[in-house]
Amino acid sequence: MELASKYNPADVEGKWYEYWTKHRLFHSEPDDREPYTVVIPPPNVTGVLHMGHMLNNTIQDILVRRARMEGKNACWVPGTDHASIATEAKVVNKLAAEGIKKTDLTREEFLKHAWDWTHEHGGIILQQLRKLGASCDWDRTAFTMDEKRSESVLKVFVDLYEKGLIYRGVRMINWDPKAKTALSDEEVVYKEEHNKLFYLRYKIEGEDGYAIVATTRPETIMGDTAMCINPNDPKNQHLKGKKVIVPLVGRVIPVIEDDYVDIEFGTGCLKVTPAHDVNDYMLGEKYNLPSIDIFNDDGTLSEAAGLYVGMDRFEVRKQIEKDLEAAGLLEKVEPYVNKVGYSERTNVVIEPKLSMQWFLRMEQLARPALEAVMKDDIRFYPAKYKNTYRYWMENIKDWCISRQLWWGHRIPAYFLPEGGYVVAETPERALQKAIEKTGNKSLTLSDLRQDEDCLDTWFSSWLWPISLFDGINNPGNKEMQYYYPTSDLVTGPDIIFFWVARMIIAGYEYEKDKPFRNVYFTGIVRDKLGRKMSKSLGNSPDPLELIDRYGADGVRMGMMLSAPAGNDILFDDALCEQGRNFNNKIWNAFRLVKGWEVDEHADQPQSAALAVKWFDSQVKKSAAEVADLFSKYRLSEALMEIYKLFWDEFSSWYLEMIKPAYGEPIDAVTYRATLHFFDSLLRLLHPFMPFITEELWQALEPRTEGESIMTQLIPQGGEADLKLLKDFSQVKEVVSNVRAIRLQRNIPQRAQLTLCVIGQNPISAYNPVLIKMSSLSAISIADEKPANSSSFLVATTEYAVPLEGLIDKEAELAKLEAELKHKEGFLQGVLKKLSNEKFVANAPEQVIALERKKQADAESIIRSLKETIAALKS
RNA sequence: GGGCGCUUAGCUCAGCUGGUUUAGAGCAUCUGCCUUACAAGCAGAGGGUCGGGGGUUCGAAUCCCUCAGCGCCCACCA
Repeated sequence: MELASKYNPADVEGKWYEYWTKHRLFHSEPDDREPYTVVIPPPNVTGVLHMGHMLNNTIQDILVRRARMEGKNACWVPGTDHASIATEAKVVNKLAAEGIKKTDLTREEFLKHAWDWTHEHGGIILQQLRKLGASCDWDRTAFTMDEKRSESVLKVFVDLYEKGLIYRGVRMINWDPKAKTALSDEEVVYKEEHNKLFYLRYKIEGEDGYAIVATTRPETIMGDTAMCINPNDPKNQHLKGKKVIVPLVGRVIPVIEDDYVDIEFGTGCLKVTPAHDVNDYMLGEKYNLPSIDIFNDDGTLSEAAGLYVGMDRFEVRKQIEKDLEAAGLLEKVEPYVNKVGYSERTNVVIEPKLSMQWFLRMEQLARPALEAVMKDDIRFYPAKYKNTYRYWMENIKDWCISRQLWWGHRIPAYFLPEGGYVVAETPERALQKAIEKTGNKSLTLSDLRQDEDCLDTWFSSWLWPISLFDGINNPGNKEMQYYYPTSDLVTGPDIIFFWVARMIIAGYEYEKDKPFRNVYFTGIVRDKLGRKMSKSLGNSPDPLELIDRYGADGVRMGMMLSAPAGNDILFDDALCEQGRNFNNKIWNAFRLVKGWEVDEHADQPQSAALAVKWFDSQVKKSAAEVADLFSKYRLSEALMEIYKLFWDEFSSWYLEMIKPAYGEPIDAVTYRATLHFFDSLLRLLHPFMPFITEELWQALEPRTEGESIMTQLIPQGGEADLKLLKDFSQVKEVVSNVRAIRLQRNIPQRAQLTLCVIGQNPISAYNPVLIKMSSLSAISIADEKPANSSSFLVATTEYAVPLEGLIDKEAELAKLEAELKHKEGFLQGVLKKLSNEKFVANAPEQVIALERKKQADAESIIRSLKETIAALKS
């Protein structure tokens, strides 16, 4: 077989992905195996793959492939999210570039553009996931706005409405003046900013003096309807019962008293603008103050403001500062640091606004969901996110679910001509309800006016684990019974509230059961300097380019090398290089093994027989270790375990032990054992590196069409012979020492050396291996060290290599002295412990026995070292 | 303002229900090798006293306190 000395992923990855899909190996149907289910966190339908997706989906694929190889019926359901506000913003921008304004279009026209855009760009990301090797069941690909998912959403809305959990009302909400929609609290991100604190003069009515008010938002004074002081504030007692005049505006407003006001802040006087501040709203409600909404939906000043009408809020802030100054109503301006809320999507400053919206009552719904996580019915990895989750759930607020957008699920509420509304899944059903409600049988569909708003994106994705199996429309169906609850959810902690918590809530409300058993939180992918990846920094590699360069397997390995759950990963191309190098290592080991000529009649050399026995145990031990690590979701460590098993144990030791001399054939027994080991190693590795493992597994032995490594069983591990493993680690140590001596003395590999064991040889059974691995001519046993030899210690046994003239006394002495010094120091520590009466009295017997053994061993070694040194010096 | 987490070799991380021969891994570094599987490699070596200080204990990287630095989450102080 002619194989290049370097592995070329480009030649094989596409081929095998096609093979897997052609044979529908990712497809799952309920059967009598144990199910293993993962639902993908649906990426935005028009998004493109970034490093975060790479990490997240690599982890999912590893878990899914592993489960499949554990004999489970693995089902990974892919799909995309319509991403209401994000997609709508993209479409608006695209139209703007063509000179079309959203406001010039009807809802239907706009949606046509949006769907066109979705069909054009939608699903690109799912194609990209294939490059990564993602073993999703593509037959099940879903979209949060496809028919089934849409039906589910409407059905749930109606249901929650009928349960009295959804209500419509005027509340203070977060308004995004760019997207012109309400947002949920979670969609607001607060950023610290350096701003100004303005001290404004409010003239006291009927007096000469002023009351000074400190505010960061002077542009809202047109909405002031009161001033508030703390009744216990000594410095503002004189303002009690007075009225003050709003600067520039001239409106007379009362001074009210409430201990909400912080005496220490500013002057202790607070301007109250009920329409534009959450706290002021609360005061307004409490004291029955008028509320003046001075802003238009786009953040410009409205007619109601009276002044600056039509100007943008930030322009007004600048202008009003000048005008106040000119009017002598600005006492002073101080620099001030505060937090300002921004829209997560459009990155504009949020305007608190009183608005009619739809809300979902959360408190009652949250209860079982909180409990499930607290008692580990759902497990979080890492567990620290339980705290975060608990705090949010315990303080949960009603969820504003309506959005003033067109791209999304339109709220199924229908207003009646005579006022009021009905809520129903379909217009027809709504008409029925309307007639029932009003008794007016002459009502027709055209009399009903459906609510213009649509639902928050997350109001569809919170149903994802259920709606993917059509559990809302078709409760208790076969697939739900089989696949639900799903097994693992892999996602970022940034959407723990947006998505994870709400899915859990929906799960308990609609299925009376958790949506998933485990949640694996990934970290953020950063660059190697720890900075977030961003377009402006240009530090975000293109995943597809990385795959071109290193192969999907190489990139997957690079990502996984350092990614414990919850930890950010500092991504560096060098990691992918390591992955690529590993591919190459595997490839070349394969070339070696498959390059041998097999002699069916040759006897198995003793060293090979021992090696096979040892490596068999080694694989069992490692496989068990890997299984254990997987059970703890310690995937990086599992990968490292396999990496070392393949590179160090298999390639560097095992293969070298059994390798026949150049041109010689290998005996059949060893050869078959080796193929079997190779097979095990490929299977262990397959979840991490699906492509190369398939390529080599297929070439390892004849396979039939449709067979694949991905449906083989993972090596389960088992009882390893620990004594054997321990002995071998000593063998390896002896070999290393002999090699080191060769290196130090510049003794060629081929020069024959003898190894002399002083006293008993605890590993004599493995002499054939020892001889082969260190190119020794013989091993002898002696009571005394031969003269002119270099010696070393392994465990408590001393070994010597006679060097006849090659000995460098100085170097040898130095080495021995260093060894002696170290041992003496060590012994001192041990003696110190043992001479401590309290230690002997308190420590457990085992610990004391161990210390005694340490002492005895050290003493004997020291004695021997001293003798050697003396002999060398004489 | 609350809460959580982190600080162990040059880098990225294990170890932390206290005691397994005076701290482990991978990468990087250094030395010697192009030895017919692999220079994207082989063989070997060096490198930390576990952020600082204090305490508990026979014994602490591991438990407690404290200081410093870093990160994240939550929160209506204008």
